[in-house]
Amino acid sequence: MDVESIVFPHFEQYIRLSPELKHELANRIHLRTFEKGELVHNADTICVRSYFIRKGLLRTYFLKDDKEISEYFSSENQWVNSPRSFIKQKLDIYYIDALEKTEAFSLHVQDLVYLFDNFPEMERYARLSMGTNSGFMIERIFSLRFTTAKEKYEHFLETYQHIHHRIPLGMIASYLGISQETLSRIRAEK
Amino acid sequence: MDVESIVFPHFEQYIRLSPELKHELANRIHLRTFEKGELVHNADTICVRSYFIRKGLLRTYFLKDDKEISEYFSSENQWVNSPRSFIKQKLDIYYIDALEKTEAFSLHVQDLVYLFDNFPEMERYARLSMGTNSGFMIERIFSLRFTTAKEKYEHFLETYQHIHHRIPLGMIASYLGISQETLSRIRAEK
DNA sequence: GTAATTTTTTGATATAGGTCAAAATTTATG
DNA sequence: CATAAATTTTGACCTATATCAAAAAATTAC
Repeated sequence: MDVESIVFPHFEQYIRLSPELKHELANRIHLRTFEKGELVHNADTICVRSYFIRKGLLRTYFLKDDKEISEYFSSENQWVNSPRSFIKQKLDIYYIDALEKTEAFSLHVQDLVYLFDNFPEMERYARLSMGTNSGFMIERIFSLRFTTAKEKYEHFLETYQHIHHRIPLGMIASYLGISQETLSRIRAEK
Repeated sequence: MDVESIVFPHFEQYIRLSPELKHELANRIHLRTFEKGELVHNADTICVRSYFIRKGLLRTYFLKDDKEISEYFSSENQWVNSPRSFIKQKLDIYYIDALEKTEAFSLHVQDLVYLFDNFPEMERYARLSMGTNSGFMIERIFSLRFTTAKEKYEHFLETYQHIHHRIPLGMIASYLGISQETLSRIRAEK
């Protein structure tokens, strides 16, 4: 299985992986497949696994007035989980489902805790990669506060350069916090 | 100086502080005072210090069409810096100024790097405290996407429970991404 | 491959909140 | 304290985008 060729390079963007750590990672990460439409995580449960996507597309969403609101989308070479649920091991509002058939490497929270406890460089990895993530959130906050619906959509196209065409319009609209009618009109005018 | 009674308890919310680490922290953290209106960080420079506020109120803002837009406010027992500038050691858009006379403990980025390199528990501290922070950003993103101006203001009042009355209206409006006229009307109607 | 379902588009209308301008109030300064 | 400067409030008006409804198009299922 290609933990070595897919997951290791991701870590190595942030830290050096010792042979021991590689060994532990390889033993603890397991490939899993989700069919299109399958639920990867249910908000009824505490999130105990984090998935690193090898191929496919996942959506993190929540329910608001019985409607599905997309929180964000994740694709190849990204970790996905229900953040506050996974970190705090408590319930949270997010569901995750597969917009495409998806293959992902799965890491259990207990294994991650073991790795944090025994490999300080994993703490560093987490700190640094969270920094990358915070950067995205800062940008998103900016985009939500000060831009028109059209600019929000353009920002989305940039942020999701590689995958925007794989995501249905309605889901993009809820991600941006605009109505799908407005988004449809924005698209039409180009 | 009361690094011991102010800063240590903050760290101890997340990690145990060894005597050695306490010693290093105490040696590297220095108290500094800013007068009301004083610039704590200038966007023209790379941010090399992080400040832990002992007393006072700081504002992080940026310029947009020559207007000051408040990004967030920070008060007692919080770290403040220009996040992306401090972490990546490159220029970013944020200025920080003092809305009140402020006393803050200052930690240089080089000292922090030393601490990260020699005390793995500091990496853990950073990881965990960033998690807390991400939680706030997730909430803010929700609030910006799906709520009316009034609800945004109410969310602000919750988030800044202790300090909202110390922040001028115009700065709150730009923080929320609404016009100050609208905010003034919202306040009037209560 | 046709029917059923879901998603997207188009049209008409309503409204929250923006902008501009000026008055009122508060805060800062000599 | 008095005057200047900054901030907040109020009013009039306008526009971007929401909502509701229905048609069109695309996708899914039998």
